[in-house]
Amino acid sequence: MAEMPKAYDPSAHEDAIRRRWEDSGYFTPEKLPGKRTESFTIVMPPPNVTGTLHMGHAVMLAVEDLMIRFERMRGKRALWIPGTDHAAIATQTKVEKLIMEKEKKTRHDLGREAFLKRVEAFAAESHDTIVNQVRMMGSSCDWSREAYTLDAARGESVNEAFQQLYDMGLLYRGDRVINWCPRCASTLADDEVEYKEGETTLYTFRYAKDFPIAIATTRPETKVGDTAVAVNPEDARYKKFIGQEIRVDFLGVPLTLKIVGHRAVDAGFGTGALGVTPAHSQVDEQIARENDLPALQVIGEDGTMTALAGAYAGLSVLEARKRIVADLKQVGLIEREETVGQNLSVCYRCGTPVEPLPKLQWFIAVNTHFPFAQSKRHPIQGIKDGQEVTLKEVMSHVVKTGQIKIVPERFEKTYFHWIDNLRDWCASRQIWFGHRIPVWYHSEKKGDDAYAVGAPPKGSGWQQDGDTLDTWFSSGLWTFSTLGWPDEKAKDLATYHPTSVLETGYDILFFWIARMILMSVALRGEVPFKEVYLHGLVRDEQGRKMSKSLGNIIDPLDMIAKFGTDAVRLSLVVGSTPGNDTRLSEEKVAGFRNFTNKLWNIGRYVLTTTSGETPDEPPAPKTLADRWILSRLAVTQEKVTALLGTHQFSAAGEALRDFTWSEYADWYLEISKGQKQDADPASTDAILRFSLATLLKLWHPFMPFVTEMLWKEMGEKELIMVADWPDHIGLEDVIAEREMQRVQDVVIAIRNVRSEHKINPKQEIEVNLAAGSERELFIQNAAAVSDLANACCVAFDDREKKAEEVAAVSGAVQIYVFLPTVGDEKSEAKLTARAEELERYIALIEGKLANEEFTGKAPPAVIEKEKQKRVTAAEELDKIRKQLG
RNA sequence: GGGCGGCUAGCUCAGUUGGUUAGAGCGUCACAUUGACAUUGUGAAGGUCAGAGGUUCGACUCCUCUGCCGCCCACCA
Repeated sequence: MAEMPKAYDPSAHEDAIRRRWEDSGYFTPEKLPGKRTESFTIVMPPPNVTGTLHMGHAVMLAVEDLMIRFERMRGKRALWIPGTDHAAIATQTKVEKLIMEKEKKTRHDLGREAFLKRVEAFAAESHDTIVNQVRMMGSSCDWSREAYTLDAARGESVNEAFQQLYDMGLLYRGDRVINWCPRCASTLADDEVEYKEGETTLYTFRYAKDFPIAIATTRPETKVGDTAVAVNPEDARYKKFIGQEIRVDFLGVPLTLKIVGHRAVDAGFGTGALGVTPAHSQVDEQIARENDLPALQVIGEDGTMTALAGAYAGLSVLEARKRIVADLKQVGLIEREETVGQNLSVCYRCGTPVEPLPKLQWFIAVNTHFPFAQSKRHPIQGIKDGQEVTLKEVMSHVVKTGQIKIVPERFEKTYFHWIDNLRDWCASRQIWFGHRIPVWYHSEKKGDDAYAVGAPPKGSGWQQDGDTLDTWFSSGLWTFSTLGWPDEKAKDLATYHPTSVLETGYDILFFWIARMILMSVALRGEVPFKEVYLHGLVRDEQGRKMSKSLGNIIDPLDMIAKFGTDAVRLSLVVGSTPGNDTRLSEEKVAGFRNFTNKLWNIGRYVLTTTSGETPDEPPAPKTLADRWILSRLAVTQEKVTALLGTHQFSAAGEALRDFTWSEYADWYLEISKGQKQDADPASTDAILRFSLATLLKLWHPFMPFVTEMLWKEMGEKELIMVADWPDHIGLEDVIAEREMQRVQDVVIAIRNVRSEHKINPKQEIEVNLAAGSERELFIQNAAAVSDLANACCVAFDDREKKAEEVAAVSGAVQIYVFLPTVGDEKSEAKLTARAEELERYIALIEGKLANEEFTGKAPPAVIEKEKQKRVTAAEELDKIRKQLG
């Protein structure tokens, strides 16, 4: 055995351990030892190739690796697929910015091809950084299956998905008002729009002097595109106008305005009448569609007024607003001006105000019925093959019926709410970086013949769509595009899909998780995953979001360099619960560094002071302390396994830490020092080694490096990452509960002595023995106490005599006897009162005590209902009686 | 406007079917220190579980209302 330094130095070992793992090939499930029949699959949420990893990624990696290592040790075919996301708009914008800063050029200056080359070079560099960071975290993912949302294989999946959705009638091309970013020159999905609080002026005006209704608007410039005025159908003021059509000359622009009634109009806002601009507002478009009104596009893609805007054509939106307001004032049509609060829609990328525009785009239809194509292998329960459904219905159904479980559960509500309000998903983007839309247009043909979907058609005159697909289109396919789809015969697809758990931050529940569910149910007829585990966001010490501008970013790599990977992983897992944000500070990581070192020193002590083999099975306990620690180990093992199985990672870590530190290290290791002198050293060694080995295995998923290191120090040849997860240690049967209780009583008693008398373990003390039952208890426990005698100190009143007795029983060298003072009067009185209350309660529900005699409160019906609770009340009473003696 | 979450020790947070005396880490204070570990050990102090009602034999836990903080969705022309 190599010499073990006093303090664990992670940086000295982690590289070598990482290499051993990767060289072993065990990250690839097919290469794992033993026969494995059950799969456990996680697809890694692919980080964007826009830069480097942050703490959010570190949480994701720590949690996913924890699950994967746990399941791998439990004998499953554990597969974790790594990958990266091209993040279309995000990456393109970033590169555009870089080029603008350095070379003062736009993407149009470079041209599509040259620009894309630049983006790809940037993405490749970013990819390498990310992969390196993922490896640093100790992630045991299968690199041989690494994927990228924009690589060739994923391109095939995307094209196939597009084609299939189109054939199913779920993908259509439509002219609709979309969110347009004039700066990015692209559409934005509804959830890519952000809102900025601000103030604006609300103008009340009339289209013309004789127009019967005044209109309130914050966007006068769009009014040249109005085709109707909408009022609430219940509004007494305007009811009589509904149905009329009025022609006006609005500042030189001729308008035909129909007065319509619509429930969406709030009679209390402004004048209670809304100028309907079908081309530049989604709500207005809705009103227009219901009333069959025409749409006039008065704002162009470049953010300037179109020819339809009459005299205002060519002006920017803001210019036009100024001019129109000025002109209206001049002719006296403005009736009021007031400042109102407003939520301005802006592009989530560049902050430019979003301009709603009508545009030809590709949409995924979520409300259209289609015959559901069921998966043969993993059919969705509750839907028949060929049944007419909408995507929305299925997306909702799979979560409602528990076929996909979301942890924490409360996010299911949020999910349903989102689904309910979901509109058709605009999937095309006017940017260059991304999957090009697989549609070809013919310049001369017309109607349905003018375009072809899928493979490039034969013949000349065809040109591919210049747009690309929303990045979520390709990442929506992620669970199966990484497993060989569209090749239905792909072995991976059959073995690993549906995946087991999808672990990610709650912030992309809609963006990504919902899209994966959509794609998987539509294209495969099965769920993409059985469970969704959502972790919280990592914030700084003060609870702020980490951001560059605040300068409060904690870089995972810095923390790893400073405290070691194990400490970083622990600090992200322990002390945080699913779906809740956590605060991270250096002190916290330092605390876990201390624990890593503690474990190292536990290992160091055991390895340097014991000899012999490490038993595979729990050794037979020789002393009560042995039985105590082994049974505590058994209980801990069971608890940790159960908690990990239900994704309660923090609780599992805490339980393990408490046992490791407060019981195994602080007590058993101390006891063992004395025990090895007096009792059987070989037996004690065996128990020390067995417990250590078990602990290392239990800790491995949390802190893979230090456990792997110590495992090797223990002389094990095979890696701990493929060791069998500790199973039922089975000592609960051996150890009578009463006996266990006795040992624990003694341990607690000794703690009390030490605290009361402020003694060193080796100091001799004298204490008077308390009366009665306590004395009996002590004598019963004499043998147990003697086991601990060398580590602790015990005293009796007539200590010489009792010491002899005890020494005779235990063979211990020195016995100082003591009995702890337990049970203060106050708590005993409380317990007695509680017992009485319970007795009366049980009598009541058994009918032995009349209502009035009890409290006079509970009506008979309630008592009937409460009878079933009798058992728990009786149990509690039983416990209290025991305690009171 | 609609929805969700949080409010528990000085700080950060646990508390999974309502049940004895509400827990941990850090911090604070006291004591210890030839020890596998000072990246240590033993203890202590510290809580009307945001507030008010209600249900119950019993509420941190379930219901209603209120207050403050945060988040999400929609969006008002």
